[in-house]
Amino acid sequence: MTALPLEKAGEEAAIAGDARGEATRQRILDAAQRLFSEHGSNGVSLRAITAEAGANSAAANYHFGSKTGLLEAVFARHAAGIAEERDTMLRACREEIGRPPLLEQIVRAFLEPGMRGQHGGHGFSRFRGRLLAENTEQTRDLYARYFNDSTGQFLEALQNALPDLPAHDLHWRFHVLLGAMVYTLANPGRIQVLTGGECDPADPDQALDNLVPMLAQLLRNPAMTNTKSPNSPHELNTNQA
Amino acid sequence: MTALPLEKAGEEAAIAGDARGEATRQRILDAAQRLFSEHGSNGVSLRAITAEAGANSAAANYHFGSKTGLLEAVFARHAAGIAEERDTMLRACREEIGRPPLLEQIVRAFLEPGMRGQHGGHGFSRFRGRLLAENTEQTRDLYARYFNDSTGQFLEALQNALPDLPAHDLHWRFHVLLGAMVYTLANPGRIQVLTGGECDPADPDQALDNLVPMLAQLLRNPAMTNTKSPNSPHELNTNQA
DNA sequence: GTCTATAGCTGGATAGAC
DNA sequence: GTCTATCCAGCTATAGAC
Repeated sequence: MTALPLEKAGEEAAIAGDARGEATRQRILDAAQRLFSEHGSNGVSLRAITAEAGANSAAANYHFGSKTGLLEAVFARHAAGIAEERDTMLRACREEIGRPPLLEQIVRAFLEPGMRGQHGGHGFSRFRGRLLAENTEQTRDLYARYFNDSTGQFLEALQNALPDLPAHDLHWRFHVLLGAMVYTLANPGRIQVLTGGECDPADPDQALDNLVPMLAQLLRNPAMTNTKSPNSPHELNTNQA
Repeated sequence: MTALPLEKAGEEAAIAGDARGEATRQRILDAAQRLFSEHGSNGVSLRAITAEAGANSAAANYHFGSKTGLLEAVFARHAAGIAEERDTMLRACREEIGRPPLLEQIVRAFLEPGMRGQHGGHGFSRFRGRLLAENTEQTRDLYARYFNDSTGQFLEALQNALPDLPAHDLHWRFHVLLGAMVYTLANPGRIQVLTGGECDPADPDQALDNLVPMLAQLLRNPAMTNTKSPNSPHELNTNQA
């Protein structure tokens, strides 16, 4: 025990097959992800999390410093991977046949890494949706740190693919895209209730197959030649159609 | 003071100009709405709410029974009014020139009552967005009780206006519409950050002026003749364009 | 109807054994 | 690295004076 290289100790323990031998740290992260996504960051106690992980609050504080630290750790575990895969897929779009890339490809590159299985799977998706909805200073900060660069690149790519669409329109369409993504991830179940379960946004495959073409089409629609300037407050749609 | 009709006492007090004379009940509801929408239902204590209202937790429990009761009261205060105004506007669409009604009118009838000033204003909007995102059993139940009927009518009206659109497509488009609405109400500020504030979903007029035509257009798009059945998992867009 | 005071818990975080 | 035990702050809800 004395000669063990210190920086390897944790890894070694993780490799030992026994479930109990699996690093406590990982089990806490998993439990936290599950419970945070279900009840929100203020809806669960550290005690509940560590109990589910078969540990106790002292262990959590040892590994993550505080409850806030744990939340950030859960986020950080997969967030960077998603941003990276998004960028990789976006780069792949650019280098393919059919340049300029299809809008469908860009949209899919944005949505898929966060919705499919690779980076924490469905569990992390729900967690992410929940956090976005929570909208505290901490979560805004986390999103900014991990996703601003990547998301900015997508806005740019979309603007390039749609040179005739005014930036203001593009931004609002992208806002709708984000809303659709977050709402799908958070999944309040409204559409299931309203349609008797026919529609299931909790299934990532069904969600992507439906969202990608729908949102690409939304982006592709001609600019709404609104009769009003972006800021003029009142309506009266002089719509001749 | 002795001869005051009991059932009028609260109202009288509300009319007396002094801010302290305004019914405590109302001040607690206002404070709760503001703080719940900012920090979530688990992120604020009853003490914080009543302190902001210039009262104390005992008063809140007297009026609402419990913290949960207070949350429901805040929701109930304006929710029914929104559902009613939605239905009124929908009926007005049907009886107007240009029947079948324009999609824009239907979409506006759905969005405007909840986003404009009438029913609790912007404060209640944020509260509602926040609650939807919280997605607990209580909030799901509240939404179902107050909005299922009305929202079902809108789905029906949209299906009538779009007889050629398969129900499955309609449901997913409506899901996106709900997502855009909720995301706008909850307002995590992502699009402001990403566009340097050029786009402001917190302004109800700007939001409606942009969302209504965009979402109407989304609904109006031709059905995506997906080469895959709704459930087939894998991609390969045989898109010849 | 509104207050003060407090009962009764539960929470996050830490000390210190192993 | 993980545990038990514990401190103490903060919470909801209630009792009882006014």
